[in-house]
Amino acid sequence: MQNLLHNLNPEQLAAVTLPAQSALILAGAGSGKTRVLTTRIAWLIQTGQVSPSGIMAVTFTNKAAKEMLTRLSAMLPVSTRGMWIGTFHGLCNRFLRTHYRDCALPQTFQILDSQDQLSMIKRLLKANNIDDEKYPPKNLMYFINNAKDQGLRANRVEAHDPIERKMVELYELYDNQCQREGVVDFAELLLRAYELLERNQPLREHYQARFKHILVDEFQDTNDLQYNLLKLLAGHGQQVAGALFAVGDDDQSIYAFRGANVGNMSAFEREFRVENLIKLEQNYRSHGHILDSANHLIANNSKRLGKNLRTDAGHGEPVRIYEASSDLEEAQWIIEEAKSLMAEGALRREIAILYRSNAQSRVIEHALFAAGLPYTVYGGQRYFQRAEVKHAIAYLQLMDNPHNDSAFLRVVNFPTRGIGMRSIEALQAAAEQYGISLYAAVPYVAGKSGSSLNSFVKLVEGARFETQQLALPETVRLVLEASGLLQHYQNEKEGADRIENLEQMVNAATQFVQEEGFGQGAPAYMGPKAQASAGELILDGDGTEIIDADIPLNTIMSPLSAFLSHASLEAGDAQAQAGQDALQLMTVHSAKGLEFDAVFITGLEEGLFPHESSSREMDGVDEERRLMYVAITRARKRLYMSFTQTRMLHGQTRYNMKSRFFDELPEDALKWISPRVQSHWFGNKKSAWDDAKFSSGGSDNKIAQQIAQKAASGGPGWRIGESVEHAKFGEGVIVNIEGGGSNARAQINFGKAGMKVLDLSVAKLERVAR
DNA sequence: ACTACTAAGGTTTTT
DNA sequence: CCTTAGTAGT
Repeated sequence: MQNLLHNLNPEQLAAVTLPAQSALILAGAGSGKTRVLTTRIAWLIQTGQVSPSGIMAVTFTNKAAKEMLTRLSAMLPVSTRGMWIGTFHGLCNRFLRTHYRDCALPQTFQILDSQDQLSMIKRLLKANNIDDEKYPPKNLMYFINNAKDQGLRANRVEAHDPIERKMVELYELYDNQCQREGVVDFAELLLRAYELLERNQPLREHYQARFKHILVDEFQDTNDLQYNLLKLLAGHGQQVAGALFAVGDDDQSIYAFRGANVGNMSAFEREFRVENLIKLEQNYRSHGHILDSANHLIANNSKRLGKNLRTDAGHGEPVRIYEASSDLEEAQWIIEEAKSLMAEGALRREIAILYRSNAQSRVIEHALFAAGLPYTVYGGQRYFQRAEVKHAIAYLQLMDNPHNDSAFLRVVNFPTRGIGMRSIEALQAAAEQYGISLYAAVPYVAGKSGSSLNSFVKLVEGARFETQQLALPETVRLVLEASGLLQHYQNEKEGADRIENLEQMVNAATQFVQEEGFGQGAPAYMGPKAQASAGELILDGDGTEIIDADIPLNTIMSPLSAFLSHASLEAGDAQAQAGQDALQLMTVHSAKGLEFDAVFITGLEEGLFPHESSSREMDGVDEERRLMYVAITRARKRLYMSFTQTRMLHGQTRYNMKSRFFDELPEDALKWISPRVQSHWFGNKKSAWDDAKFSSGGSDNKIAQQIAQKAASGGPGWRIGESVEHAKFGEGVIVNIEGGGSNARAQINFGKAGMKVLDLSVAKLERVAR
């Protein structure tokens, strides 16, 4: 145990060894929160305070869960089996699989990803003759998910207008349809679990008694439903209450837009009467200037729980700031700078290029490609989301649960087998009439299309029959062949990649079978009847049996069902990641939780970062600031920030002001490495990698020339793109100039004060040198 | 059934 | 500007 706790700093040690009570750990960026979390679990078990089965640890991503398991098994001699460690969704899935009867789900219920959910909603609208102009499918999806994330069923959602009333109606129809098909969306996994626990007292009490310690990672990202679920599991307000150990950082709350509620932190503190609040403020990641910048910036947010990071590392390098004339030039500068970093010995994978929105990556990618630098863009298509993989999955889904209409529609005519729109419409009509799934409706469709449909059904049935005795990887292989998918892509000219992805699925299945204990030597799945004897049985007063969900998944689920939920719940990063040494490109959001030696934060312009849509939302800019805080704290040794005067967005050149966040950084931690006083349109070709060597003079770029020409018609001296100061509106950028001479009017973007059109002969404008 | 065109929409994202 | 989805034409 000694070596378990050594090397912890006093705050970490205090957190790890807290008594079994509710605790809130405010863990700053780079303060070792995963370490605290895992060491606490190990400590609890090693000191005999709890057995592994009394532990539940919840994360948001599979990656975090995996990381925790890995570290834990390195620390502990005992098996991590029996512990509930996973994502909210993963754990709820496990729970619902075990108690599928009690929550009225088929044993083979399947999980819709967002794609499936959206297409299902589109289908629903069509089937009910709803105008999708009036009710955009995306809005409806957002509406439904939002309600579910708040724990609200259709009958409890308040409608304020006719539109909403209709949406509530559609929400209900949607849920019914899901129920008929035996599918659940992501939010539903949590809501079902919550409802089951709430409704079923013996079950609730069983789990409350079981989980002595519930540990939650990234608590600031929990939504209302997740918090309520935790409350229920921890037995909040009960005699037998588990200890809820929440770790989070309110300054890194960047997911409000998808329902996360930072308020849960203070709610938790209040409702659980938290006496143990520990702040981890010692940062082990970044050098001083970087950390100062982060602290200084985030101090501009109100409503903080309060925290200031410190480091023992020295000041280190200053934060370098660069002003580019265009997004292209910004990209060019990044490349030069990255090259010189690498010349100094920096590893490519230790250099990250961050941006606020994905659209920004293109210009950078182009430049990187032209320069011949290897790079990886994160957050692209996930493995299990690729069309060809989804097709194969759909066949497997139909074999496991033929009532999944989404799966049916996806592959009924893919590869094409002569089942066109007319056949489908006839089928949908029949399904509608009898209130059954498309698959079940096939026998009711007569005629020619009926026979093609019949052969499709035979194909699925045949595959199901033939794979009964096969192991999962062989099942997958057979389906790839029997479905005709492999054949189909072989005939396609660009099909090689797709075939490779399909082949990869067999590997994914093999790996899954091994990792999840479906391999040889594992207890065989013996069907629903056998499962009662597999786990411990508890009988309540009514004689209802409660099976503890501790029994391994492989005894309650067929390998196929398990693999299918795996495919829905895990994007398949393991399949996608090649992991060679390359520059790392990603959004700031996806950089959360990562760290790099050198970080570029790009596009720091008003309207982009902070994003313009943030100003419309309540506390929107605060969230953008937290996002900036996350970005800054990713860097260990080197931090660069850049902004540009012109940027192509949606096909139009935009003239943005530099981000307000620059005003919120400590001057003495910064180094402006581009000329600050300069007419940027004429002159100054910058040699970016050498801070001192800035010469004026040089060639204009094309954009500058165009703009200069366009601006020639403007008033004396004023140019598009120029920064100006107005007594009332403050600093702004001239976006456009109309008319000429004394009639000249300028459209000026004043950022915070908005867009104004001013008469140049009247308005008092000052030139701003920057 | 497949190709070719047109229209719309374009923060952030995991499960 | 550029991608994607949906539709019209062959």
